Amino acid sequence: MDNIQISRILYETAFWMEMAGENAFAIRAHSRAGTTIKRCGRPVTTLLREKKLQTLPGIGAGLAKSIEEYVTTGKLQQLEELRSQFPRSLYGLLRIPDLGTKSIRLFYETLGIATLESLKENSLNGELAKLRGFGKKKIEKLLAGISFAEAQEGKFLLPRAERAAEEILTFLKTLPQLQKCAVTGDLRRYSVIVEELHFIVLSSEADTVLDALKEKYELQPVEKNEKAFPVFQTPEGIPFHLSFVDEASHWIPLMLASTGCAEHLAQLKTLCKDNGISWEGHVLTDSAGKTLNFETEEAFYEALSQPAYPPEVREKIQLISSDRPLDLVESSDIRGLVHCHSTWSDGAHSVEEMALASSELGYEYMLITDHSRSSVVANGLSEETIIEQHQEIDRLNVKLNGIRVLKGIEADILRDGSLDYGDDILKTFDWVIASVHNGLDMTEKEATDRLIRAIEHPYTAALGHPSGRQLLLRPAYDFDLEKILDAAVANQVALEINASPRRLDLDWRYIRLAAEKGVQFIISPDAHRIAGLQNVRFGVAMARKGGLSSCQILNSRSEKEFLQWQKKP
DNA sequence: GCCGTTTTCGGCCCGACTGTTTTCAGTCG
Repeated sequence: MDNIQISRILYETAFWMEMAGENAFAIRAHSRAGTTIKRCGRPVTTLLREKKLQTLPGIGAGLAKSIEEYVTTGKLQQLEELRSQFPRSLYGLLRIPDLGTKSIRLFYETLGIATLESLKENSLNGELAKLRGFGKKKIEKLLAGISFAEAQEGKFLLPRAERAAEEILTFLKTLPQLQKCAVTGDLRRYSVIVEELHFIVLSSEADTVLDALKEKYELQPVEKNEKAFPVFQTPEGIPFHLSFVDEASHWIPLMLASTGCAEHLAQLKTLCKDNGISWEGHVLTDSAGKTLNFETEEAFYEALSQPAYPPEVREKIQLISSDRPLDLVESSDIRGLVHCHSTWSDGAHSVEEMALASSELGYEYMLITDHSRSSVVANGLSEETIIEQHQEIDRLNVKLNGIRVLKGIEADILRDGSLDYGDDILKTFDWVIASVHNGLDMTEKEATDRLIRAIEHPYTAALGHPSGRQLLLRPAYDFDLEKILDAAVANQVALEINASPRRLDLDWRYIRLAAEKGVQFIISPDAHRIAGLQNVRFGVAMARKGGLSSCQILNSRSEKEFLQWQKKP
């Protein structure tokens, strides 16, 4: 059980306490404890063992007892009791952007609204408009939020899908009837979000394997389409299905087919025809009718005179010929971790802990970019704390071997496009990433002007999470991408490929366009804790989907080259 | 529910922004 799980339980408890009308300060204490634990660098389970839970600010005897109960039993009686008083679906309404607990409670108590459907109905039939504080604009906004939330239903972020797939694979591998299994589909291609998991299995006893799965997992109540095999679902509701082959020679064709995407597959089939290969079902045969048995996908692509397309680039893009070899960035090309937070703002680990972890992962440098002063809730750095942080970094660089810590900042782009420090402060940083964190409700023109002004700022080296989207939570703001890309090239500002799996921003579909215009990139973990450093691999996958090679990624350069690239005045 | 240069209950309580109001409530980061 990790800190994130525990913090979620505290937030949920706070939600139901508010629904139940409990003491506002008690509610606040729970949600603040949630934040404290989320940002705590040490595992709460360790603190609990050492009886040090109450050393955390805002955790007293009561909360410590609750946390202990949850950690040891996996349940929290108080939460169970609260949940039992209400329809569980109320909690899900929080997914609607701009809708908070106060409104949810009001809707429930006055109109009995507990589900997304009912909320939508009451928004449309005028019932909601009768409530004080709900005018035309608010209801319009609410309906847009409902549509967004509806569109996200049944979608999952990559890490969650990965964890689920890992568990299923582990289970499958225990079955003696199974020779081989693998995960394919959207997850293998590193799709930004995953709706279902697809596994392929080599076994001559498909029925036995399916029976074993039926015993362990629930079948999805409504079977999708007319798939040959049933659709199961994981305990957390992720649908998955399996495809079987019983001949080893069918393995690669099945793997290609189930990995997709459909357009890539169609192009492969055309290429097969051109090369005298017939592809029927999962059987590949040459012009003489002899079955072709490819050991690997690479061998298959080679037979088609194509470069070996790794799964993540098999998207709706024209295949290129083999005279232009794929030269895609690899995780091992990344030499520096840029955009990392620390305990100076809202990170869970100290600069030193983050630096040591980066060093252990083999990186040569790390750019610490804590939040700037406008991000009050994220504990953004005041001008005084910047000086202290820089002194600490200087001391660390004397002490640490093998890794260099660079002084950066994730400066807020204010509504008018300016940054929230003056030049006298900005010039003290090695690198400045400028990001939008608030005032997201802009028109396309406002957002574009705002971003361009930030790009034109002499100290901006990179634009952080350019579109502002948070996957499954809120859409990107509207902006004129071409203008932003042109401004980035003209002003020598890099665009970030934010590798946090809840952002993956810039989206890979825009990366291609950006690259054509000559934009340079950074791939950054946006890590708020040591574990977050690992997110870089998602960013690398997105860069690869976008067709980037290492020369387009600034943090694949040496520290010196990375620093020299920017146009500091 | 937590906290205390208030030692035992009373105070705690971000700030900007929006949309609804005409002085405020809700949401967000």
